[in-house]
Amino acid sequence: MYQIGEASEQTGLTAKTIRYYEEAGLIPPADRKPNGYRIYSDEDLDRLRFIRSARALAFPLEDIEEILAFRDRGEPPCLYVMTLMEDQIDGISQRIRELEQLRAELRRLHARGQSLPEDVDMKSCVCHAIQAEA
Amino acid sequence: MYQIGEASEQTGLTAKTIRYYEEAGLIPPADRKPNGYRIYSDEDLDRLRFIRSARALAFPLEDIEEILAFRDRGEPPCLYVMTLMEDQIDGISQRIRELEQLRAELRRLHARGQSLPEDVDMKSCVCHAIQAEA
DNA sequence: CTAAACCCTCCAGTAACAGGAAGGTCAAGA
DNA sequence: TCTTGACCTTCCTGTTACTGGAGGGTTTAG
Repeated sequence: MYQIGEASEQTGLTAKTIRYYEEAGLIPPADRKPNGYRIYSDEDLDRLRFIRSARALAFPLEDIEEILAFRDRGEPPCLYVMTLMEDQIDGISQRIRELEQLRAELRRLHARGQSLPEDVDMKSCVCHAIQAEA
Repeated sequence: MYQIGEASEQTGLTAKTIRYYEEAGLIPPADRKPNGYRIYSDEDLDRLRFIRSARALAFPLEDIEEILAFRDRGEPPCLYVMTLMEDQIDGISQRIRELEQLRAELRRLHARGQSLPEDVDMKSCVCHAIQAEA
């Protein structure tokens, strides 16, 4: 059995985060020592490690909660997880495309700004270029 | 002079957002009609349009506030904006790299999940693959 | 006179925590 | 014995850039 500090070390999550997961309902309320300190079993740590891994893959806590609910019901969440992963991949691809467009736009503007003189009258600076993008 | 609804139409920002920008200090407190309704001049709309354009380039409001402060002081913000753009481009590139790594990892896991049978005993499902990534 | 379309302020919620205040607990050392 | 430091606790606030909604005033058309 581990105190929250040890659990933190073992899982790579901060104590704050572990408490937050409890409050958010991702893990059941931890058992307490007589003095009120939370204690965690190896099984608890496994659950926390799973959450950490899924978070590292950018799954929202809501999805992770769903997955864990499958497990808590004794059902294999695999099929569900596979579709979540597909959605996740699609969402990330979409986000990458958006960011690439944004970057291209920014590079274009930056190049334009390079070619303009520093204009004290503010008639032809890159700021106007931004404004003109509307 | 325009009411906030017209300003919204003209700028593509919602009325809510315009009020929020006022509260956040990005635009000065709007003049009011005797009945308390906000009124906006063409100059105000220009400022709002600038904010919208900069937001479309994903500049945080804080940066935009800085840029506008330059303008309000009568200084050309161009050099400052150029460095902000460079930072922005670097940040976006960084984010893209992170997302690409994430996607690659997800694809790897997804492929592994494809090759596993649906396992009622939950001994060999993709969820364990996730857990093993820790 | 009323209904629709405006506008106002204020409050809550979003995602996933982090920071910090104020205080209880426990083991080791002077 | 006392104290110091490292733990732990709860509770509250702040983060980003808004959005939604409650509850209410104003104006215009029919």
